Amino acid sequence: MKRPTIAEIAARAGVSIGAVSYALNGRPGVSAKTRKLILDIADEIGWRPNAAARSLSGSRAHSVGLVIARPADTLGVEPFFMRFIAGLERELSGRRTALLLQVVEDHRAAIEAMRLCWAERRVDGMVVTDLWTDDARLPVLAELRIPAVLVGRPRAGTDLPAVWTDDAAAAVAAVDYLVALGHRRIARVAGLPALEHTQVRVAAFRRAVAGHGLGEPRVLETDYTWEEGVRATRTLLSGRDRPTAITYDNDVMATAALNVAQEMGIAVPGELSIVAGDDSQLCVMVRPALTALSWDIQAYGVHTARVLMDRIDGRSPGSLQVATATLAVRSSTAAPPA
Amino acid sequence: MKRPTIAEIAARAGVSIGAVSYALNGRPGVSAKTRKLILDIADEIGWRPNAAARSLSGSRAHSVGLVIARPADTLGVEPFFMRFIAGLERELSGRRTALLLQVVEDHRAAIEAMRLCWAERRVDGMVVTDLWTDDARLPVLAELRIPAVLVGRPRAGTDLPAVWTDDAAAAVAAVDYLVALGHRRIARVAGLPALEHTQVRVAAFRRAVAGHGLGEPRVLETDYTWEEGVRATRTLLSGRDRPTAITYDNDVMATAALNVAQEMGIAVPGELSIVAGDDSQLCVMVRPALTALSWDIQAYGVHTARVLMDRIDGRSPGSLQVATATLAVRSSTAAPPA
DNA sequence: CTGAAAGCGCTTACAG
DNA sequence: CTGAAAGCGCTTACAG
Repeated sequence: MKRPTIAEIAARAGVSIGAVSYALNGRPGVSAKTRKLILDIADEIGWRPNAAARSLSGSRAHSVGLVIARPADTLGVEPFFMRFIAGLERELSGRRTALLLQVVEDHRAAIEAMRLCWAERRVDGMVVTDLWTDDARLPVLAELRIPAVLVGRPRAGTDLPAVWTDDAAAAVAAVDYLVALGHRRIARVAGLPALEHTQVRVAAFRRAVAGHGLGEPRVLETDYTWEEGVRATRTLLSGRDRPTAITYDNDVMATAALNVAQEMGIAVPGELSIVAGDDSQLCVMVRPALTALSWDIQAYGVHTARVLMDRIDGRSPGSLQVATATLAVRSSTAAPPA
Repeated sequence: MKRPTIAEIAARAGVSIGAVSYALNGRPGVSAKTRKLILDIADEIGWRPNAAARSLSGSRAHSVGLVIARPADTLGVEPFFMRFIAGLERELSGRRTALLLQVVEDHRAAIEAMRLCWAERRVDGMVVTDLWTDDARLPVLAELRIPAVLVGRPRAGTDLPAVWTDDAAAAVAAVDYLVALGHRRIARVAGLPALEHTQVRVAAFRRAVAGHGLGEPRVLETDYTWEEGVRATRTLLSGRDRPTAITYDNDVMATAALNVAQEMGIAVPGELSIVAGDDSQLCVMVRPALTALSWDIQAYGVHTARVLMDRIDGRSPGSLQVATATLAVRSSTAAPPA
């Protein structure tokens, strides 16, 4: 059983294939009557455009690429991507656009993957996540003139639109809350220093702490893993003048902190307050439940897809800021010990 | 700057485009010398085959589809898919095959998505996960003759190959271990009853318990969520003759159990032993760390992709069994109270 | 408003 | 071993 083609529709309708194409694509050049006839036939025989043929003549692949550059193991409990992807697709599916997903180890492999699927014309554009302060993918995107959207802050040196949230404001809000509770020794366990949003958050954190006249805060950098969360927390809690509150760049490390505190006999939140980075389900799965910066990741995905499609359609969209994360207060934060 | 085509290579090499195609595809019909010349030129100008053109003439999309049918929120902390996808891609990328991912709410939407991307010839085959005992997707796959691989047990009524692990044996191993520790009241919090592997595991669980002469065990069904994990655990722990050990169908619910036990003042593992379903990082993130059935999900993905590609290549591969999960014993299991 | 035709970039029988 | 040509299923100027 051969797949139906527009040639078959044309034959049945007694018109040329050109007319069928026009009718199917809602373009002028066919009478209302002929159009209806053609649409009815297409519907009846269950016709769908062959993606390859459409791409070849229309020069649109009708799919976009997402290359995630992270070691596979790190992707485990990290709930960001699945929700983000769900958001992307919510928007893409309505536009008959497919999502081509690739998971690679590092930026070198990501660049190779991008070059390849672009050269093969498999995608019309790309979603770029986990932006580094100095990101090797950006020059490649520019060189190849690949329509893309940056999942992160707008940046100079590129005209690519960005979809972003005010990480700085969120980091400040967390500090303000802790200070309001009475904390004066607040530390931060940050994520990968190469990532731009890590820098943004750390800078905002430092400014906020300084703004409250609390002196230079301690900031430790990690790779986001459980192991480094444990290590950093132990370091912070082992010194003298140990912090009474620590903010973490993700939920996995905040959870690690909970375990370290328990192992060291430090009460949470009695002796130590903990603020988690994202607000995944993880935060309510542990005891005490974690106070966290909460935001709508799925909506972030929806907006990202929308901006990318605009860019692909040549509408040169500006960058888009989505809602700032707010603090979801649970049981891991309290006033410091007297 | 136009993308280079084989026409350009042909012109440079002074041969026909047919010869170029043969050379590039490693087929006979070109002299070794010409072949090398062509390959060198292709390499020099950075030629890559246009995927659409290749599909249109070769009738291969060079991509496979994965339609995940789960509510987006459930995908959060569940680490299975990301690792599974990483495994799929590890195998696919070497074969220059892309992964087309779709996330939908239910089987109805999944079927629609499958029909569409098959009709559009976007994929050469599909990976089918989360199989139901009575699965509406299967007849559609058969009707459309879509090459596919079942991520689950081989089944009658279809000639599609399956890649599976012995869930029954794993479930039995968990029971055997608990019995060896001295437990005699063992319950189970199972996943979605519609899922085939839920049924398989529950049946094996019942048989194992009966085999040890322990009488009819309690089995509660859930939808895998935290909320139902909480509910089921409360139910089990509230009755008289409460179980001294409970096995869970996933890690999220086992973690929920930890919280319920704490809330009810029941010591784990002193008064209650808990065995988790998969062995994600979650199991070592909580206290006590969870004893769990451990298996290599990424390798599962690799094998799945391999079987699917064989099927697409018309090699009608048989079903493949991967290693059975083994019990990773941690701190949530111990002898029952005396 | 409609038809006939070229073209997208490949693959693949079919002659030479 | 090589070349000329048809064809995959669409889209899109270009005539009528």
